[in-house]
Amino acid sequence: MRLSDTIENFIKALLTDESTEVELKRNELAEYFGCAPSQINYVLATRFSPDHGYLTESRRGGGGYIRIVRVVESGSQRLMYLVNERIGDTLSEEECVRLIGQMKEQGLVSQGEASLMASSVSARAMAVPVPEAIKNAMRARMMKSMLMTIAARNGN
Amino acid sequence: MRLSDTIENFIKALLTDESTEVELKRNELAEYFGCAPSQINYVLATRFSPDHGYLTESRRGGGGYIRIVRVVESGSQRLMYLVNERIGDTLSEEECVRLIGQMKEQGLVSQGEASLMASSVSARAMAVPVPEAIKNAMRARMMKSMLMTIAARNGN
DNA sequence: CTCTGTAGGTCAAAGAAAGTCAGAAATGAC
DNA sequence: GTCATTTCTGACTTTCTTTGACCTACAGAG
Repeated sequence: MRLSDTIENFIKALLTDESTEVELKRNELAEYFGCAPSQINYVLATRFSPDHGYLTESRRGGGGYIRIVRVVESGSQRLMYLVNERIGDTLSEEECVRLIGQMKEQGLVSQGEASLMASSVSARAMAVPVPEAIKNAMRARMMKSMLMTIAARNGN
Repeated sequence: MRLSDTIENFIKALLTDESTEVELKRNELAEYFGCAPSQINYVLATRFSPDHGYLTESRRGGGGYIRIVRVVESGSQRLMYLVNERIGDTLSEEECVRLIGQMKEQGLVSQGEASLMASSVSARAMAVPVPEAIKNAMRARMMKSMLMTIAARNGN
């Protein structure tokens, strides 16, 4: 079996039904599996990305760590669908507004969350000298990022 | 746990609901934690800055001291300050995270809103080929826009 | 007023730990 | 066997923490 798969399984074993969250030391893990530390980053990038339903955060320096959070899908299937299928690489402000409205109607997000999302992707918020196409690419990414966060919270 | 975190917690434990202010001796603290006195300055700089909602003053020489004051402001005061004074034309991701964390601690925003805001201004969400300076300009606008939305919701 | 001891401030350098990225190596499809 | 994709490594980078040497300010004694 591939090392990457072994490490993937190891981490997933730590994420049981009860604990949706683990904290690891990159160097310790690498030491344990006898590989380069950067191998851990590879595993995180290819198997624990948001698209796979995970969020990661980390800290450098003394006492540094890597934290991996599993997004529980049960209550968030619809959101995951939006993230993975519906939202592509680009989204206009109008599409964002429409999408947000739909999600609110379906009770996927609260009123407060809806207005926050809308204000973050609004033309006013993004009024900097950058082509609209780039802004729309950014809107798509921002929406995905925010929905992942909401899905993660709902799953807790 | 990191020494810095230990010292941070120690100081925060002294700042209860009742006392918004503590006075410490730098050398005594350093002695107590068995570290270099300048470590205390590091903790103050990285965890008790104005962005974190604290003010510090000190005095050298015989009978010297360090005083730490937790700033107490009303929610709307804080929001207005952030929008009109603190957030200028540009804001890095780190600054955003710090300010958001502070707002959450002060109960200005819920946990959900805080993570939503953080994810919208995250590097991941904004990963498009645009100079960092422009992204930071956008972050400032986005933060202001979202804070205004929150202020409106809070009835202000 | 000056001297001296006390106590905090600054800054650069060392140490600790994670991130990045290009390229080598292995694997799989044809 | 060749080519493309995936996996893996190592050198280099960035970020956060901790320490120590040196600097500055204040108070009290003389």
